[in-house]
Amino acid sequence: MTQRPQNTRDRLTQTAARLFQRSGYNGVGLTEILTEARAPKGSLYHHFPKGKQDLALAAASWASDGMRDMIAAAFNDAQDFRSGVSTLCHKIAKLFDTSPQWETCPIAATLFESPDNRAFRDHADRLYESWIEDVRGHAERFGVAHPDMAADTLFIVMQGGWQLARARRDSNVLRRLPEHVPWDRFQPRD
Amino acid sequence: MTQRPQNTRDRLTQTAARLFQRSGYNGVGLTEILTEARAPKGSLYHHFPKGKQDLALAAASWASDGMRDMIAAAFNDAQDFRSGVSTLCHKIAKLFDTSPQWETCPIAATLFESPDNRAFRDHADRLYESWIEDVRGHAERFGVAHPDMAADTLFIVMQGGWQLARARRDSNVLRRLPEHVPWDRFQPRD
DNA sequence: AATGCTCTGGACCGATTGGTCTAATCATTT
DNA sequence: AAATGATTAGACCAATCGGTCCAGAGCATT
Repeated sequence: MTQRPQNTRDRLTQTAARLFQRSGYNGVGLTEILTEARAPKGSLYHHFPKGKQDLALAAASWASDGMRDMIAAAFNDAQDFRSGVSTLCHKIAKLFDTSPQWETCPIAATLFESPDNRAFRDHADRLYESWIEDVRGHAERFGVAHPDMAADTLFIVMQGGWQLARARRDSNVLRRLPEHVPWDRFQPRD
Repeated sequence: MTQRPQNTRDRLTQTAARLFQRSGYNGVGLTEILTEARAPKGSLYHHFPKGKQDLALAAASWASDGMRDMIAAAFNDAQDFRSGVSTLCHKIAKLFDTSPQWETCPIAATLFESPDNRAFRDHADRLYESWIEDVRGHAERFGVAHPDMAADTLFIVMQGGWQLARARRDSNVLRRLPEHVPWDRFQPRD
């Protein structure tokens, strides 16, 4: 995690990402973002001509990159797919403990609120699929039986697990997530 | 689903539930709710003295009751736990196809946005746990191996599955949800 | 030094936000 | 019919919303 980026654009993006994740797209005003990022309104509309919407897209992309880094870190060091999943779950649990335990999935919080906004929806879809694609790649590399399904399963239990952890205020829900996965279906073959 | 309830209070509650689910708590203004519910502002603050917050709690409870009805309907007619889960997944998929496919889990959309609001969080927790409790009851009734865990698993895959279905705009994700469940862990015993 | 660009600073805007308040109306009981 | 409490109706409010606009600061290249 970077701290205090000099660049105004990055400072805006990252501040927005954090605040959107906390309170949702509609729950954060530009004033709050600008205050926390120590930037005037002119800078925002210079770097993001379409204002809040552009900012949200950039913020979501940045948050998504962070998640993809975590995925890569978890699976690159892993011996097999299953231990990669376990590592990822523990990383996410740690993240959950560190951050205020109110936060939604950053993508969902930022892009899943405006019903009419097709651009948001498409962008969210693309970001999520990039996560799944990454995981599928690792699944294939480790030779699991149904890599597509394995990647979907991981996404599903991650999203649902985060939600349950949030409701229960208990990061152990995330650590125990591998227990909810049907591993026999993914037994390495070939 | 009820249509056009006479009672002003119910009309407000149900309209609010629908709109909150569509755009989130912060994404809907009182004006919009009042217009759609054909009620003046005075009525709102008569029935819900604390205004929008009271309304949100009531709306979430109402939506939660709807979900509990679906759970009951799915498991009461079922032969075993697994077929109950399957029925529930198909019901949810149908719901997904019927409604505009932007919607979040009604509880999350309504109550998971304000970071400082403890009442919202506690209420969401209670509603979610009531779903899980219901499912656990059915799991026990059918004699599955680890009813607690089975109920948690179902909640997790439902939440995560809904999210993935929404990103992909594909209700089949929900129909195929049982494939992501480790059934061998829940084999009936005793 | 002068020019031309990017970027910052912030005043200002109309629209909308959630909320308050009071008068009128309704329904019910006496 | 009179009285009473519940409910409706909507004008009104300060605060905040996202967005526009332009003057000037900073910093290169001439």
